[in-house]
Amino acid sequence: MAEATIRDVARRAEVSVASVSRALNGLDNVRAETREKVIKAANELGYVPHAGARSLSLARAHAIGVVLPDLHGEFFSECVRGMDKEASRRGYLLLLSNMHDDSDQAAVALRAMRGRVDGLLVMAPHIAPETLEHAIPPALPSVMLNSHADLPGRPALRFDNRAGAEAMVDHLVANGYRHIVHIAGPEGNLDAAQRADGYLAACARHALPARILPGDFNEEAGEAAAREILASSTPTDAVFAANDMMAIGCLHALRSAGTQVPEQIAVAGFDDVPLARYLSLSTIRVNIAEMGARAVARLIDLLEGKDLTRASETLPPELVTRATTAPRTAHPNGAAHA
Amino acid sequence: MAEATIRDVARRAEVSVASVSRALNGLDNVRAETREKVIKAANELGYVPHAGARSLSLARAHAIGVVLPDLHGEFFSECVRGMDKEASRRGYLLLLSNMHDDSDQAAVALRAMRGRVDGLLVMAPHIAPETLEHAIPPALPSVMLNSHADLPGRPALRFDNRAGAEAMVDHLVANGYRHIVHIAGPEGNLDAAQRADGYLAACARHALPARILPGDFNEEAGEAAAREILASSTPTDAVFAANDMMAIGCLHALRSAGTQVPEQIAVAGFDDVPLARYLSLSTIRVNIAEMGARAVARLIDLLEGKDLTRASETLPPELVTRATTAPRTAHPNGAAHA
DNA sequence: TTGTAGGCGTTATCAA
DNA sequence: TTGATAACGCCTACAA
Repeated sequence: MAEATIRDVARRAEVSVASVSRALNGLDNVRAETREKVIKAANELGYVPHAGARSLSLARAHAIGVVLPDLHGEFFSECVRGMDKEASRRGYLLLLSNMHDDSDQAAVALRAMRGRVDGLLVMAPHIAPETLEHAIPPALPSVMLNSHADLPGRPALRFDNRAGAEAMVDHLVANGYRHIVHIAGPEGNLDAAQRADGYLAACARHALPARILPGDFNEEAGEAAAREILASSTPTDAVFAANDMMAIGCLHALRSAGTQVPEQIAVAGFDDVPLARYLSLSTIRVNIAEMGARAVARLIDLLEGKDLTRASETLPPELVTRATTAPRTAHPNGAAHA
Repeated sequence: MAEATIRDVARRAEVSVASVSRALNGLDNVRAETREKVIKAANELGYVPHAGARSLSLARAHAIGVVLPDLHGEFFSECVRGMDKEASRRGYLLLLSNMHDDSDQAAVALRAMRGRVDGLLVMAPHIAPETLEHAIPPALPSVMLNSHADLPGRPALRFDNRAGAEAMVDHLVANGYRHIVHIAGPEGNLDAAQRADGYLAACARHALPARILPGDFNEEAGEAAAREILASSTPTDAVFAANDMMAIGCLHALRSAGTQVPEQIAVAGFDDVPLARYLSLSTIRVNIAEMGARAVARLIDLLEGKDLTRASETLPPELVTRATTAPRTAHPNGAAHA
C-alpha cells in the first residue's frame, strides 16, 4: 500500500487539498470545524507530508549538507553530535557526505547535494582554497569549518590553532623545559601549519631553539619521531606533537625505550582526545562539538536572513595540563630511575 | 543568481527539455550531435540536476535515512563510516537523525524522513519492539540494526552478543579464573541483556557461581562495581563488564585501590574500543563498521529488488585477549606486590 | 530522433 | 473561509 497523499486526505475529509494544506500547516484562515475534519482524516490515514514535494514547492529543504574529511573516532562523532543537536533543535536534518582525500570525489559529493539541502557545512583542511571555491555550488550558502583562507561570502569557523600551540609552549617553558621539539602534521594541512607556526613563534619569543620533525597525524609518526629524538645528539627535554595521536605514539615509544616521562622528556599533544585523559597527556582541548553546533547555528541564521555578524569566528583553545608535562624542578633526578 | 534549470539548458542548446533529460541521463535514443550540444550547454551553465525534483518524478530519492541512538565516540563514527562507504559506493546519500532515549522524539525523527529517503536503517536497542513497529512508516523498507526481536518484513542485523559473552567466560575459565562477576548494562537494553545471558549460560556450563552487578554502560558504573567487589566478602578473581567503558572504570578503581590486575583480579570488557588496546584490556571485538556497511548493502538490495536472503543475519564476535586476563597460573604470587 | 504535455505531492495565488 | 489551479524541476509516455 502506497503512502497517503494530501489528496487522499482531502477526499476523506471532503474538502479541497488547499484546505488540507492550510489546516495542517496551522494557517489561521481555516474554520475550526474544517481543521478538525482534516486532522481526523489525516490521522486515520496515517498521513505524513512528503518532504521532497514540500521542499520543491517551498524552495526550502530544511536540510543541511555536511561534508567532512576522513575524521577519526571521537573527533568525527563529537562534531556530528554538536551539529545534530543544533540542527534538530531548529528543525533541520543533516545530510552526510564524507569527502575523502580525493578532490574530484569531493566535487561529486558536493553536486549530489544540489536540490536536497538549503546550505552546506564544509570542513576541508586539506583542500586548496581555489579547488574548494570551484567545487562548492555558488548559489548554496555555506559555512566553512577549519578551512583554508576565507572564501568570499562564506563565513568561516576555526580554532585558534596558533594560540593553542603558543599556550602549550608557554606552559612547557613555565615548567622548566627548554629544548622543545615539535612533531608536525601532514604537509598542506591547515591545522598542522598553524600549530607549527604557533610553536615557532613561541620559541622565538622565548629565545629558544626550534626543531621540527615531520609527521602525518598518525601514531606511527610519533613513534618514528621518538626514535629520531633518542638517536639524535641534539638535547631534547620536551616533545610537543601537532596532535594527540602522534603524542601518544611518541609517549609509548619513549617509555618502551626506557625513557622517563616527564622526568627525562615531557610530552604534549593537541586535541584532547579521550585517550589523552587516560594517559595523563597534557594537551590543548578543542571543543569540536561546540564548533559543529555553532556552525549549524551560523548557517541557519544565514539561511533565515538573520545573520548579524558576517565576520568569521575564531574559537579559543584551552590548555589542559596533566602529568606528562609536570614541572621539571619537581623531578631533578628523574633520569636516575632509568 | 539562481541555479540553472533543465529549461535553461534546453534553451541554450536549442533543443527541448526532453532531449536534455535524455542526453544527460545517457539514454541511447539521442543523436550524438544533440547530446554534445546539450552537454556543452550544461557545462557552460554549470547545470546540476535538482535532486529534489528528480526524486519526486522518479519516486526515488537515492538517499537512506539513518536513525541511531546516542552512540559514543568510536562506536558512532565507525558505524557511520561503514555505512557511508557502502552508500557512496552505490550512489546513495545518508540522512542522519539521532534518536535519543525519548521514543516520541524518535517518531518525529522518523516522520521527518518521509519523502526524502528510499529506506531506513534503524538502530534502537533501547526501544520496545511494538513502539518501534508503530513508529516506522510501514511503506518504508528498512533494516534493523541490533534491535529487539525481528519485525515482520524488516531484515535485522545483529551481533551475537551471547556467543561473545560465552567466549569471554570460556577464555577466563581457561586461564584459571573461577569467581567471575558480571557488570551488566542498562535495564531494557537488548545488547546488555544478551551479554548477561551469555555470561549466565557459560557460568552454568562450567558449573561456576554467577554474580551480576548492576551497571549502565558508563565508566562510573564500573568504578562503583569495583568498590562493591572490594567491599564484599564474596571471593572474586575476575570481572567481566558488559562493555569496555565499564571495564575501564572498574580497572582504574581496582588499581587505585592497590589491587593488581590481573594478578588478583582479572578484568574484561566488550566492544574493543580504541582505549581497550592502550590499556591492554581483553575484550570482544565488535566490527561495527562492517555491520554498518552490510546494513546499507542489505537495504539497497532490498530497494533494488535483488534481495535474495530474506533472513536476518547474525555477525560473529571476536575474542581479543590481552594482559588484563593473562593466565592465572603465570602469576601465582601476584598479591605480594600490593 | 525529437517535442509536447501530463504528472510526481505540495504550497500559494486568486477568485468566488 | 474555501476551492481551482498554476507553479516548483524533473522524467517519460505519446505523438510527430
